[in-house]
Amino acid sequence: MGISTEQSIMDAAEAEFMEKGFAAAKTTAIARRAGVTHAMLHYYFRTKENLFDQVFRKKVELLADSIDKAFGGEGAFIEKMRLGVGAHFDFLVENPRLPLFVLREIVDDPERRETVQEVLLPVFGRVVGRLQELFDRESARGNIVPVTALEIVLNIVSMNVFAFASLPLSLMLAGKGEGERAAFLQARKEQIIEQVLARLTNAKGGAS
Amino acid sequence: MGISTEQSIMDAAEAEFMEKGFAAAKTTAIARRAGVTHAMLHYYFRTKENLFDQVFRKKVELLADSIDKAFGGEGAFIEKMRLGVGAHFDFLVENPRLPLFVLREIVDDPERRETVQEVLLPVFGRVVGRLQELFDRESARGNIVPVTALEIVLNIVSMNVFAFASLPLSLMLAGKGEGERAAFLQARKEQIIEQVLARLTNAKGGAS
DNA sequence: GCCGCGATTAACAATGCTGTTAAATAAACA
DNA sequence: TGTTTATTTAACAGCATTGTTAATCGCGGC
Repeated sequence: MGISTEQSIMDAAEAEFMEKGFAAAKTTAIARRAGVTHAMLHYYFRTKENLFDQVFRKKVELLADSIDKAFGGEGAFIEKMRLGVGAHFDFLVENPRLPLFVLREIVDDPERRETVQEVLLPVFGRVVGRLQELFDRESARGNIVPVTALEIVLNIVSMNVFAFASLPLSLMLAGKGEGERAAFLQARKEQIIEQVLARLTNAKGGAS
Repeated sequence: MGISTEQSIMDAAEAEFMEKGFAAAKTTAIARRAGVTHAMLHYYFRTKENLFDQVFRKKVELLADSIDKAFGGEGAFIEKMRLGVGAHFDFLVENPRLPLFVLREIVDDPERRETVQEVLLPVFGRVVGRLQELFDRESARGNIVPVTALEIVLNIVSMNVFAFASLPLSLMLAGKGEGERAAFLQARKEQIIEQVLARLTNAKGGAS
């Protein structure tokens, strides 16, 4: 019974690396957290790098999956966008630090960009491509303003990710306590959806 | 001639802490970078904590200043917003890692929130308050849709900050090389301004 | 029972990191 | 000049961290 040693190390490593990042995480802390001697960590994974790489790839795959699922739904256009933004937001409720974790590590070590290139970019590219088709069709029908899908995706991801990254600060600023965390986030989610839809359905506000 | 030992340690510490964060930064690396023995670091600043606190406060003050200046301008409403978003963006061109640095450190160590509470929040609160008055006035005149200033500021800061945090990834995604970095950023800046103005001048797209 | 083998442990090595200290040097000043 | 004070250096202490290794344990197959 209980999970295997290897798995418990993996779990602990995920938690530790996500909290601290590669450079600040300690293998001793991971071993302690997993409840095993740190020699076991080296027995199963040989090096810190090695262990990290496996965690990193797993997380990049998870991130790619979330993007794929969030914007893969069906339904009428506006409702589809609303659901997509919301689904992405909800994914972040469960994985609040994941995007910044990935961003940080590819800045710290350009070598890790290979993993991103292999796993994340194809999915991202496909999603953006599909959305672009959709936007083109809808704008041809006069339902929305013409936009590039990439900018819209960046807008969505920016606001969603930053909502979690800045949560402690935002709560302070809004004068809310920890207890109002969930409510604040739900309100923020609606704001972000409104902001995204506003850009798509905007009548004036051009650069004229 | 040349700058003082103390100053060169400070400069090196700023660079090192901004790149790595408190936990991953090493005082030995800071000393090496400053071109002094690491004993000097302890002579002038006694502890790593101490040195970090001074750097951190300085950076929080810089951040507060940038917010204050960006949205303190005059002029007609729409133009004022346009300039404000742009000014904030341009500040980030010079200090691309500053916001995430501050966010990270207040997550890692809640004790550092005191500094933020003292320095950043008052400025932030004042700016949001001023903008709220402005929005109320303009929406009463029918020039813009009614909005809360906090949500607009969060939208702006989200997109601006994330533009820099995600730059390596965005460039990969857009298929651009390092050489097109500056051009990509300028284009992104215009997109963000459009996105913000769209929300303010939006006619439809409500939650109905 | 015992053999083989993966899993586990404890101890160790090497290096790195933060911080201290005593002595040497330079600067200020009377 | 001599005296005092600030700065700098080199060496060291103590502990943490990554990684290795040899011995031991436990367990299924024969």
